[in-house]
Amino acid sequence: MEPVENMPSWMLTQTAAHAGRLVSEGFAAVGARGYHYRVLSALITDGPASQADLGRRTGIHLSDMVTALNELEASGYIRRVPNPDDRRRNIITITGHGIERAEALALQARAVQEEFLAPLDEAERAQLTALLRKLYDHHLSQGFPPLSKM
Amino acid sequence: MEPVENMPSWMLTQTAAHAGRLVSEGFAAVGARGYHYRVLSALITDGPASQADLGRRTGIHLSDMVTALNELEASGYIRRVPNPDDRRRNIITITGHGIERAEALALQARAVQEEFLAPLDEAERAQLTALLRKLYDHHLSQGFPPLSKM
DNA sequence: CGGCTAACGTTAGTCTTCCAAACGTTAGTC
DNA sequence: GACTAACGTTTGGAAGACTAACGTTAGCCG
Repeated sequence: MEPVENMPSWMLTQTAAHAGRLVSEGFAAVGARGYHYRVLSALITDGPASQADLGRRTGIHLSDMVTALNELEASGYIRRVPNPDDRRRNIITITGHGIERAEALALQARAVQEEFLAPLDEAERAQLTALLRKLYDHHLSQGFPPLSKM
Repeated sequence: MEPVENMPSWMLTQTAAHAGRLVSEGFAAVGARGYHYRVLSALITDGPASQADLGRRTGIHLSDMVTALNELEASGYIRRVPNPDDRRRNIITITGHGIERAEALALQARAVQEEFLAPLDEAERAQLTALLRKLYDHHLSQGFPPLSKM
């Protein structure tokens, strides 16, 4: 039987774990975690949201969202206010400070990607992206939400 | 700035997280964890080894190796005996029962891979594997050990 | 032969990500 | 008013990844 090390999905999870490690290390170096970046990024991309909505957008579990928002709020990266129209909900908004933070983390993520993808030329990168996009869209169509670090 | 969702490494970690989840669920369904499979697989591939050696082969930290071996030994999948030539070390050997277990887990991993790679045809799978192998070999050459679930 | 360093294995612990259950408050429907 | 569901919080666990401390053993060196 073919060894597992030749399987594409083994290769995928190995290389992704490596990329994930590089990103985590970069984030940890500036006192951030993957959840922080995911939340700030979602707020920039899609605007203010309730906690539950943010959880749905990012794939972060609602109980972990509480912790992540507590940390981001404590550092002044987001603002959290009750929704006057529906007091079950908070409205989460990114601050100017938070935008700067997200941009700094995005720069770091890009730097990691450059290091990580160094062995591939532009054509190979485009090829890889197209193949992965095909897999990814398939999974979205099966109902799996966005998840993971970057 | 280009959104993070278009970055190849984002796509990679997303799809890999999905694959990892499928594998973990499959293993959990039969009371196994990723570490169990990695250890059994390494013993089949490379033969008996000390705990430290197994840790080096699999990327599993030596303290987690203790726990994983405790669980595998309790279930009769491996045998652990002191090395008479060097009493600092144990010799870890897979049992017949362990080989069966590893094969069952490998079958499951293959099934997951089939499901996961369904959107790609054979040529695309070969292409994906070649690109990932290029990335993976680069990382090995930089000193990163094997890691992750499968 | 004793001192020293390193390897081995174990234990206890932390951090991050992912996930679940229980609870109180609020909103909407009937 | 009763009921159901949504929201947010709290508490907890599992898995993977990692660290530090400790005791035992082995090898090297003067």
